[in-house]
Amino acid sequence: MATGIVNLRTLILGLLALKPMSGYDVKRFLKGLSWLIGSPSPGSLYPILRTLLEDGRVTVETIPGVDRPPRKIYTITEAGRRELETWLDQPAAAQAPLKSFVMRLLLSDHYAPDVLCRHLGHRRDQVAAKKAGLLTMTQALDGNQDPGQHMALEYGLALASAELAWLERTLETLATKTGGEES
Amino acid sequence: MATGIVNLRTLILGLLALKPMSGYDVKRFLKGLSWLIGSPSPGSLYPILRTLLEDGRVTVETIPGVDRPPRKIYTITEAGRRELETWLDQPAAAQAPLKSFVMRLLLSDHYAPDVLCRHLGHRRDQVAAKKAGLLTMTQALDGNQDPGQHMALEYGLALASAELAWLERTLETLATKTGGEES
DNA sequence: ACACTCATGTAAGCTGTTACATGATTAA
DNA sequence: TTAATCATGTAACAGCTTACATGAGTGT
Repeated sequence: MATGIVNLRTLILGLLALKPMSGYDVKRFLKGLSWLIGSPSPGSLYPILRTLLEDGRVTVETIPGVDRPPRKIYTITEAGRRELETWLDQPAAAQAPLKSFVMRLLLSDHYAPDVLCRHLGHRRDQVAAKKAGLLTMTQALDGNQDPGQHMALEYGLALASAELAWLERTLETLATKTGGEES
Repeated sequence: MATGIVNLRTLILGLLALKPMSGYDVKRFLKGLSWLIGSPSPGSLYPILRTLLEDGRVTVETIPGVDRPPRKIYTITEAGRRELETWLDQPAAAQAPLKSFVMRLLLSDHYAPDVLCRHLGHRRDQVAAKKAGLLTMTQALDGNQDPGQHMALEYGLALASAELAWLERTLETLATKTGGEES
């Protein structure tokens, strides 16, 4: 079955949905966001662009550069947008890497705002579950064992709490902005 | 050159340094910590145990179980401890996954406390750099662009700030506990 | 002369996963 | 009898990286 078509492919497709770009442009864009999601190596980037083209998700236009190498500008197609929306419609898997959620943050505001809200809500539930799990673990090993484990759990808890707080804050501001008052 | 021998192998070796275990024990232990680092599939776990054995990092003792399958208990060797310490001595790479740092938290308190401090300090520097980078990015795109990017950056900033705060808090408590007062 | 940015790509390999295979014991 | 836990393992493949290859222009 395979998670199949997942990560880099979708990310690249998503960036091409923002605006048409060359492979090099994609590389630079992601390099700028490398603190958030890390940029792919050319060894994965270019092959992915080729498969996207073969699958009809993008079209190419080669622009012969004056005084510089020719650039191949990729533009997303209707089929490409459908693939992207299919991916955006399904919530991120529970153990999916952080990157997977950040990608949804980056891309989902181009579609209906409720898509973004759903992702935020889903993530909130996941992080809440994670926090609860970590709390259980902490109590389970209580005073009994090695400090390394304890410290690791505390660390995880601190991060989960902060993330949860941000998610709830953001959801609230979104609710007041779009929904207005409903009481 | 390759990062080579890195992740799962070292993690498993590290757990065997805590106490001798069977492959199944390792699996269960990591399943318990799955909220923090995620547990490996058997398809990677068992082959790694075999290579650790072939490399002389562990020894095996097969215990024929009464009424249950025989268990193969792996015990770390001196060579194994050396490999582990070599890994613990080098700081985590800047773009290394969170897991890599959590592993150091889990394992480093078995060695001198200054090893733990070095790792915490190093991580603090990395996260501080990340936070600074994200701030720069935020200012760079200022009022100009799409809200998705802005939101993703805010999210990254919130997480980085929380992590930095935890690291500094923890370093302080460690300093007062071990070093005492130095003024 | 040397190195760096622009711009594309390929080949080989590492790491890890999914899915399968085996087999015995215990609980519903 | 059906499933789950205990316990070990293999085969095939997905996904990504490192390192290389090419080639022009630009800066020091």
